[in-house]
Amino acid sequence: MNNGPRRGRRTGSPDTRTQILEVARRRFFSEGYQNVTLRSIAAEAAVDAALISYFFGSKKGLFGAVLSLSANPADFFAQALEGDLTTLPQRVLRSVDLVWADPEAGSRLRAIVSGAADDVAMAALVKEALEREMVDRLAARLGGRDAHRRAGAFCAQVTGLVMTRFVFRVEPVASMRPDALVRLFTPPLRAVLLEPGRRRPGGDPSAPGRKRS
Amino acid sequence: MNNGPRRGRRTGSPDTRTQILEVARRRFFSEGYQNVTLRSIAAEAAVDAALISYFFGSKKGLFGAVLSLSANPADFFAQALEGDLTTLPQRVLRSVDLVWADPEAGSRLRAIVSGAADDVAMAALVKEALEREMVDRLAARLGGRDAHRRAGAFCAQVTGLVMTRFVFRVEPVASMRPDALVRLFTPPLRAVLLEPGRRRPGGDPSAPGRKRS
DNA sequence: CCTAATATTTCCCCCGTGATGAATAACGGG
DNA sequence: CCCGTTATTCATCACGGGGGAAATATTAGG
Repeated sequence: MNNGPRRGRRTGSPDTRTQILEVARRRFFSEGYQNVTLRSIAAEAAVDAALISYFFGSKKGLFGAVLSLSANPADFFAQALEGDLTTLPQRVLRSVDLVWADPEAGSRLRAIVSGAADDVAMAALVKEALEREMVDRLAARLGGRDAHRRAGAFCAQVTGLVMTRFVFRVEPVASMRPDALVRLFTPPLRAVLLEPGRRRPGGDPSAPGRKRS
Repeated sequence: MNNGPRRGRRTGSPDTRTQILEVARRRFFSEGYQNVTLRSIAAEAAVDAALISYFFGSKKGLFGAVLSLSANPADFFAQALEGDLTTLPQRVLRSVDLVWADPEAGSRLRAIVSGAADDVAMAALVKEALEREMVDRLAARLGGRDAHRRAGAFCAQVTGLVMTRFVFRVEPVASMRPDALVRLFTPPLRAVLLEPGRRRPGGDPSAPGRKRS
């Protein structure tokens, strides 16, 4: 008789939790949060859908577990912050482009953004991450007058690049080669890093600046 | 007896279609695409939910009808393009900020973006709109070498501002006053409008530019 | 004015989703 | 060996979008 998976605990010690996480990870990153159903994940993991509730509480819980699993891409950003301020925009641009162009990490980030637009809680998560991991760090790295504002503007620019290139895929930015991208976006990024009245970050302070109140 | 709304066509000529549209419009713009249910719209319009299917085919159909109802915000952008190139960034910034800060139009745009993240078709719509209404128009306005690329970068910057300020609400950009916003974002926008090697758009062509192949 | 076609409207049902609670089986410490 | 804990499935629930069929009003054709 078809003695299928009867009710109750399975024999042995199959790490079902991890198994579910792996399936969920791949599906979420390749199809986006909304387009994946718990049932399909459960089916692919050969497990009852209720197990997901049992282990992770909810679909969002599962998504959160998947997210916290993989390495933080903010680390790449933080790494790009170190070094000469003059070439910081180039480093950040290359780093961001690399991360988002990567099929694995890029899919993950797109999944996050897609979830953020849909759900308020996840939008707050994105906001938090952006502020903490990018704006604050950059502001600390910059220092000086208006550091926080300039850091915010810098991150806004990078966000715009990412959204147009990788999420909306607006031409011609979407299909530009990385080199051209860096050339195109370095000037504005540098412009926003400059304190008003200075021509070069950390440059000659005797340059004619605006009157400081 | 409570002779409630019996089955069949109502007497008179109540413009139910328009009535549904009005309710849907308000709900979609105030709560976002995903968070509004057809049933709740139908209830508020005092109508059976199947009527929405009848008139608009699907939820997306209803959303599309709602969108095509109101005026295009790209017109504001196009209007800001006219005038002196030197102060174009300021005009665009003020215009964009005004439109998105408006409770009515802003809600609508947020609803669109939220829908775009959820559905592929709507994402394509956003991409199309951005390319046609912003990049191409700006490129035509700019002219000159690399006009299309610079227009793309410009729009990427504006997109980034919008996403950080109005969608993700990342500080400090989210709560800056409009004046400060314009001051902060004008330099990078101007930087991207400049042809490489020129200091001012439409400026002295004898300035040392790159060799043209 | 009468009747057939058409438009609008409700009712009832389907299916898929996320979530919960009860039942059941294996595990593990005593 | 016994019993609490953990893992697993099953049976549902409430809700969301969608569709078909019947009922009623309006309109067109004579």
